[in-house]
Amino acid sequence: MDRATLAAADVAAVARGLLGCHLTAGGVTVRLTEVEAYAGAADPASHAYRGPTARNAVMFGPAGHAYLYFTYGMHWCMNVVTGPDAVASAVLLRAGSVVDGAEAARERRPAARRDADLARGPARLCRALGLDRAAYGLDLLNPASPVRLTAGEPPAQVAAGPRVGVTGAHDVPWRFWVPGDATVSAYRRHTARSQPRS
DNA sequence: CGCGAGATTGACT
DNA sequence: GTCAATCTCGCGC
Repeated sequence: MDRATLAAADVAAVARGLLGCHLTAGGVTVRLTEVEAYAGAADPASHAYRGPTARNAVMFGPAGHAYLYFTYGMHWCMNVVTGPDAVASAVLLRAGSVVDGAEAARERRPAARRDADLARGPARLCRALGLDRAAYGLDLLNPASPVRLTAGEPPAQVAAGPRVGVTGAHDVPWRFWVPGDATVSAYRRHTARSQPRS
């Protein structure tokens, strides 16, 4: 995985390319099987939509760094910053299959019944790899980094569909996954705790 | 087995 | 004060 690939302007294409890549952290390696693209300031669903803030600052920096955010009072989710410098696009890592370090992942995720559930979902993936605020802003392409993104086996097929859990912009099919993979989360319409829109 | 609601902290309006 | 790119458990069928 090289920085020029991640820095391409077409976020959707970059997201597709991330499928099959390997993410290593905390003694665990996963093969990415599900991702979502977020087109920065131009995307109403993106955290960068309303401009730079203390939380999303990394997204406005160079590609290849990690953007982690804390949500729902208990979950961390991880993005890979993409696009040209100053363009705040990013790709949310939604799921992966554990290819190494399954025992360490299982210790962090005792609730997972099957191995396929260890990193099935964005918050679960971070939990399985032990990712939290400490990983914010790390350069995923630096060999010395504790969190590494490396090339992997590209999937034979890639499926696309609407993004999950976002409050708006359901029209753009920017969720990509490896069809048939057991670690891909089932599509669930946004089930807001409070009154959903219409 | 599928759906529905609670949990719980931080960032933004 | 309100809301959030979610997960898990419990209840109902």
